[in-house]
Formats: sequence, C-alpha cells, structure tokens
Amino acid sequence: MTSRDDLGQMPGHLIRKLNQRSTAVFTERMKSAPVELTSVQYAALDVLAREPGIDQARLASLIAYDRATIGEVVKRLEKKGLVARQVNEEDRRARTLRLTGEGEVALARVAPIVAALQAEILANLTQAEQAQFLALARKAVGA
Amino acid sequence: MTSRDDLGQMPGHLIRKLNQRSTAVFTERMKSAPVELTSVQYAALDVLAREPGIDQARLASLIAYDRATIGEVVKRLEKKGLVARQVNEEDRRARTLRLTGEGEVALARVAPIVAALQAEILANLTQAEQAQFLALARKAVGA
DNA sequence: AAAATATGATACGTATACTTACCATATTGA
DNA sequence: TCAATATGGTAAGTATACGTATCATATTTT
Repeated sequence: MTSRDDLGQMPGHLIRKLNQRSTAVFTERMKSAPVELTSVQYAALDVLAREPGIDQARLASLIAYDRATIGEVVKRLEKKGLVARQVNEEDRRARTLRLTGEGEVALARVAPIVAALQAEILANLTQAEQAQFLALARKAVGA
Repeated sequence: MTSRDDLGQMPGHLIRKLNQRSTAVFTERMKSAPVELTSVQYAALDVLAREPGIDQARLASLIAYDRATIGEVVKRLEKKGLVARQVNEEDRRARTLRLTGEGEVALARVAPIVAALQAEILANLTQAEQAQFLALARKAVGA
C-alpha cells in the first residue's frame, strides 16, 4: 500500500477540529447566558446593531454566508422576537432588518460572554502564540 | 453605544471563515475527481483503509465526530457502495466496517487530489507561515 | 443469576451551510 | 420603451453536526 499523508496533519482536518472546538466552547458558555444564541445568530445581531436597516443579502455578505442560510437564521431570530423584518419601499424585493428592543437587550447581555469565551478557544496557546495564530489566520482568509 | 470587540477579529469568527474556505476548496477540487466525496466521507474512507474492521463508534472517535453524524455518513458511503457494514458476531450491538473493492479504488484515486488541495487552503501564506500556522493549530487542538 | 450500568446504533429534533431553481422586482441597453 | 439582465428572497434538496432519547446487547456489581 502506498502510504498516504497523515489525515491528522492535513490543514483541512486541523481547521475542522479547530472549528469544532470553537463551536463547542461557544455552545457551552452560552448555556449559562440569559439568551441562548448560536454563533451565527450572534454574528447577525452584532452586525445589525452596527448597521441597522441593511437587507439580508448585505447581512449575508458582511458575515460571509450565502443568502439561503441567512434567510433561515433571520427567520429564527424573528421568531425569537430579536429582529424585525420589513419590506423596503425603495426596493420591494428587499427586506430591511432591524434589532427589536428585545434584540438590543439580548445583544448587550450576551456580548461580554462572547468576548470572554474567545480566549478559551485558543486556551492551549500562550498569549504570544495566540496573537501569532490570529495574525496568520487573518492573512490566510485574506483580511 | 458601548463599543463591542470587532467581530471580524474574534478567533471564533476567523476560524469559521478558515473552515469555510477549507471546505470550499475541497468541494471545488473534488468536482473534477473520479468520485465525488465530501471531506468527512474522505476522512472516513482514509481511516477505514488503515484500520479495517473497526465499528462506527471507534470510527467516530478517531476522526472526532459524534456517533449520530458518523452513522449518517456511513449510511451514504454504504449506499455509494464504498463501504460494507456487517454485524459483529462478537458484539452484536456493533457493526463492523470495511472498504469494498470499489471503496479502495475510490480512495486511491482521490487521495492525491486531497493531498494536493491542502496547500491551496493556506495559499495566502508563505511556506514558512504555513508551517508555523499548522504547528500552532496542532497545539491549539491539543495534538 | 438478577439487577444495575455501560455501550453501539438509531431515531428525532434543531441549526447550520451550500447549490440550484424560481419568482418578483430593478436596472440596463438596444 | 421594451427586452435582456441582474439582484433579493424563498423553496427544495443534500450533507453535515450535535443533543437527547431509546433500544439492543454487554459487562459489572451485588
């Protein structure tokens, strides 16, 4: 048998495990939060707080998701009462998005938890290594 | 408004985008492959080639997934005729897994493509940076 | 050996993620 | 202005991913 590269050393595999760890930490810490949100839902609320009135396509592009996925995410946020959707009268294809009062409160309460949990994702690295890792990750994704 | 940390700089967000890039590259390169596989499906075949006869729980633990997900993945691989499942007579709860002849061929054909695409995931980094990134990623996931 | 516990697999439910196709509405160009 | 094209949103289909519950079978404990 020709010896194949070790799966566990491949970038794709390592990155997947890293992402797995990241979402596991997020979910775990969110359990004790006043409002339970997934990481995508948090990202959506965060962007809407900064840029109220954008539509779904713009939201999707800002957090790097496709339209279909964001449509589902927004639907769930609307159901939870955190986001309001409204037909844009200037372009009747688009739906304007906005945080509700409840959405603002939820975001304010959850934001510190999310900020705090970030370090935990890379807890196996020293401070210097974390900084190094993040710089490389930013470059790798083209930021 | 209290200024929140920038979402785009958070480890969780960067890691997700990295993973997104990784799966996008995988899917793209796989389109021209003789057999179309997802990255999980490839990982499963790779492990089964190395350790034929293991059961689903062991497979799941080796590639760091939960049993439920691997059950679905294996079901699809079986449907494609790449993996054979058999009740383990020593422990009738378990299903022994094995590559079929077709599975062996598929893996052999796809392996070089997968190996080649790995570098592309980190194409924005220099060779030295790639090595550095991988070392940090390995440490971060605890490998 | 019977009871308690553990483990492999599956079923079900929820939430991503992305592709393709389609409809409605805008914009562009001939 | 009318046809061609582009764009926002949704629907449907596929494939992860994981938690929880349940069933079948093993193992351990009493």
